[in-house]
Amino acid sequence: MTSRLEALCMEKGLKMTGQRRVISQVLSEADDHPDVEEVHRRAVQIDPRISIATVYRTMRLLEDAQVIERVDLGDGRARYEEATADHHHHLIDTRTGRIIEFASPELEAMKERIAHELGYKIVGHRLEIYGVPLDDAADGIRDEEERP
Amino acid sequence: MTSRLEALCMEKGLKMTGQRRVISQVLSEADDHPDVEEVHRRAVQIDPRISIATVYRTMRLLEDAQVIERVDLGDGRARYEEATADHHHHLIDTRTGRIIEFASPELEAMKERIAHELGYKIVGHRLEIYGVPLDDAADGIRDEEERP
DNA sequence: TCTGGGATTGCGAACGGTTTTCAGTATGAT
DNA sequence: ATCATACTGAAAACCGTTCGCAATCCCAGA
Ligand SMILES: [Mn+2]
Ligand SMILES: [Mn+2]
Ligand SMILES: [Zn+2]
Ligand SMILES: [Zn+2]
Repeated sequence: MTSRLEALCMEKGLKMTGQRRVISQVLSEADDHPDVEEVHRRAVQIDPRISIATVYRTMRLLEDAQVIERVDLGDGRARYEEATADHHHHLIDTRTGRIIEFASPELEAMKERIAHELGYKIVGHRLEIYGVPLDDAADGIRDEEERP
Repeated sequence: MTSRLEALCMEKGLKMTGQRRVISQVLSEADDHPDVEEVHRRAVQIDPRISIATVYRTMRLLEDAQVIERVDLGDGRARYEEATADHHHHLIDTRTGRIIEFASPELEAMKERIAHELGYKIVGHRLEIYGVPLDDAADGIRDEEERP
């Protein structure tokens, strides 16, 4: 069965190899923000003859083709998600690692306004929020030190 | 002459070695966002017997002591600036690499509100804007592809 | 369907930024 | 000044990522 991303790749005229099909499937089924090793782990379960190097190469290919997007969550590695029409940002729960997605047109507008006032046109931006659940914070649960 | 940061370090009770004094001086005099190699380059000009390893160690020490702050501008390396009372963000000119600092209480408030609505208390956040000068953009100067 | 040749793969080595190990040295409390 | 302790330089290890190369695969064209 051909996955959503596989169809997209074919539209873009990318040569479809077995490895790319599997990686496309993995990414199509993912509803989180896996890093390269995680994608590889999932891919190998479908077809064991996929090397990590190929996953790296394919992620870059798909990113360049705008099929997926790279997400930088502040841990040292690149994470990815399917490219979507609607732009959003991430709130990372520093206690659990849970990632909450959010969008804010007001915030985007404000950012746009700020750049314009400085004499700039925005070509890209990055925003992540790190937080802890309000109730946990109220309970006074000790905050283990984490570099966000 | 004892630099601003050196004084701060002594207040915090850090052992003051010759190397730390020099690095503190370099950072006190910097008005940009140097990476570790740049700090080392400047430090060596004051005292050639400072190793890059010590600069790495000292930057981390000063960061942990909240004397300096790490800035992630999206190029692969850590950049630093003196910790200041007033929080700010960075707009990076993707054509020249120039960095413009800005602050926006409204934006901070909005971010705070968003997190609160999601049930979270903010413990950290990151925001960078990448842009090109408005007039350059109007002139239609070709945008060389850069990964921001 | 068969084929040729350029694209892709797996492997391991290389890379760039950063951390660590370890033996020698400097610091600062006494 | 002494001495335990913390710090340093140099080199090796580390970690995520990219690269070089020979072997293999895909698929447009016959
Ligand atoms: Mn997302
Ligand atoms: Mn700054
Ligand atoms: Zn945005
Ligand atoms: Zn802020």
